[in-house]
Amino acid sequence: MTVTLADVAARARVSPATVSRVLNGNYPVAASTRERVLRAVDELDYVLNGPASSLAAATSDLVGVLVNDIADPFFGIMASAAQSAIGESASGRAGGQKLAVVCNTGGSPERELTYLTLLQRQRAAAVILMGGSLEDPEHLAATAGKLAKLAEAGTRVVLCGRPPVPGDAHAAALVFDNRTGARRLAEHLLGLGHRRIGYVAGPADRTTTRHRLEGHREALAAAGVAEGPTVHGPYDRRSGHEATAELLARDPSLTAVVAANDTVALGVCAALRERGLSIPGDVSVAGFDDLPFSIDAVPALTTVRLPLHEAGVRAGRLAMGTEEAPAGGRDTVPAELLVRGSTAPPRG
Amino acid sequence: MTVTLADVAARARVSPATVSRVLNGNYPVAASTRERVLRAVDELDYVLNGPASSLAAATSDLVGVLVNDIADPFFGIMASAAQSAIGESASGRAGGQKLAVVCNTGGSPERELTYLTLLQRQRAAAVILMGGSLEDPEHLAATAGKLAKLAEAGTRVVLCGRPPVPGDAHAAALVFDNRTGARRLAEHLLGLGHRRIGYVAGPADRTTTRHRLEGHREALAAAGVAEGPTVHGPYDRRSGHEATAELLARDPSLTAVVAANDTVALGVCAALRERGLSIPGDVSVAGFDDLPFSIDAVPALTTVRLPLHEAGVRAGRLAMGTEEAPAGGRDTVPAELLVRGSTAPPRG
DNA sequence: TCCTCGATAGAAAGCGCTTTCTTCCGAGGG
DNA sequence: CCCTCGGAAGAAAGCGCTTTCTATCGAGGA
Repeated sequence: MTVTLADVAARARVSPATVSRVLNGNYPVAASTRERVLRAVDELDYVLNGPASSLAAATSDLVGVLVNDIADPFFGIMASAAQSAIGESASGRAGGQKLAVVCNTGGSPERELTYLTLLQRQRAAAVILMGGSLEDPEHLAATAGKLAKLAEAGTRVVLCGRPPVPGDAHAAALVFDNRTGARRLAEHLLGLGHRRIGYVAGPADRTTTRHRLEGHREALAAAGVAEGPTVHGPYDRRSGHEATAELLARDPSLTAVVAANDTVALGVCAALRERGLSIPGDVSVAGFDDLPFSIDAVPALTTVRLPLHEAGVRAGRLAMGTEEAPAGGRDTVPAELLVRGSTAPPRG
Repeated sequence: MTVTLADVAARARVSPATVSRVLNGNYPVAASTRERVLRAVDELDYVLNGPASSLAAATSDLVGVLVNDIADPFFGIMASAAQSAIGESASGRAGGQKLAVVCNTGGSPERELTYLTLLQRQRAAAVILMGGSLEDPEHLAATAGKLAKLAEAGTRVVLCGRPPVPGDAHAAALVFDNRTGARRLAEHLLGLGHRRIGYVAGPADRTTTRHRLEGHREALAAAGVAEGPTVHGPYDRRSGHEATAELLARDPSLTAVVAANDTVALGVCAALRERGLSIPGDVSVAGFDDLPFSIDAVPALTTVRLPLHEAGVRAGRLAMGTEEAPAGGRDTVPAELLVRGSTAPPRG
């Protein structure tokens, strides 16, 4: 029924071992023999049996990329970059064709763990975790344990946009400098003269949320300005929309709103506009991440750019072992303030 | 070193066969025995060897989801929906935990084929192809062949947003009614009084592009209105931005521009605005897909809504066999016109 | 001319699981 | 009281590949 290595071997009049060696290309095979084998493969339309191969070789060509929300371009961009970096470096066994796959955790710790187990089960060659994680100690410990076990089994572990697991030297980590980015953004607003700044934060208990909030507060504290109202919510426009009402209710004299990210900022803008407030005339708005649409917002969004594509590519390379792991196992990815039309001095 | 089924068996004082049966749960095992086995599994922290399991059982728990561009929310939303639908239906063997993975083809036929081969290699349980495909006959034939082979090997094949492969009864297909959607949109514009309508189409040779264009032309033809300038380009904002210049150069008297999708429409709006043209005062703009941000554009984008989430869920269910395949193997997903602020009658 | 060595190719032993075929055991039926 | 029968567990044969260990052959070197 299905064509096996043995069938190919028979047709090429060689042993199965030889066929395997031709296919994996890490053993000297005479050119004429190789030729014959490849022809047989072609004629029989043979496709390697992955499970069998993985079982025998004790490794697979699967690379898992875990993201919090695949429908969010923030992750889409990084995942896409990683996937192409992985697809390109076609080295290693079996033609080096790795199967880079992205798994959507939806931000749920359980699903994250489930996916990690599933990947462990598949003996994945590498795993990339993208985006911030929950800060629940229990979950952190569980994840750390899983990752350690994966690393131990030979799976390369890469963190991208997530702080390194304390006490885990196995994983290479690309850490986004959310704190500095948020600080710069707040400093920009303060520099413009804003003193009453609302903040629509991301979900509580997330590293990304906390770091951005901390950077924001640092700047305020340094300037001796009191912290404005803060509301937490998911990373979507609706959250920004709803939070704005809450923020305004708590402090009607706000002159600026900082959003957890650009998507949220869009919701903030919509809500502001519905109330007849102009941007940045009445209220300045700022986002984070510099997602593609943020430059097309009206007015264009002041935001903090994270080099998502570049980070994704690096994560992919690290996963493939194509790029040297950074010294100390971690490297910081800088955030850059982008001032655009949505922020201006407060109405005098 | 690594814990195997045999280790668990030894610890539970049963045979490997029994452990396997407990884990797969499709054979009578006495409650007390099951208990003992599960405890051993837990104590040893045993994780099933996926490749070995797949090899022996001749099936795997991998479900591949192929998308054209993972960074595009259009695909992200569908993929996310499919993935959660797949994650939820935890029936079948091995706890039924399927590993739903999304693969990014980048719209490249080669990569699409590569991924299909890789999934075939893994003996994937199902494959979902999302989004339009290239209309190149050669590629179409190659894909059809691959899909036939996959289906033959027991892999379920689902098409979502892509026309069914002619003469292929294996695949269930969810077809977006792009043609009708585009026609309605054009009719709307015509109804407002527009007679000079530019069109920024998607990449040539793509089914989605062609169907939308055809619907558009149908409406124009029915109304006896001459077709305006058309420019092709990728599905990104830059394309819309650049195409607008071209469109305006070809016909400076345009009163409306229809874009391939919402993202492109955003680029169109930006370009128009840069030229000092107001929307919809000087030029009306319409998008397609109703991506989340389109309602936050200023003005809000008139567009055609496709139920991406629902379609994704259905695709996931079809892949799991949880949902009955539609009669005739294909089902049409309706498109709904959404009139918002970006379209208005042309200036008098 | 004999022996050694490098380059290839083959034989065969698993890899860790699933599953068919058996075996075993206690409960009823005759 | 013996036999049959059904439920539960074990034995063992692979699943299709990789890889170590061997075998073979022709070319040089002594």
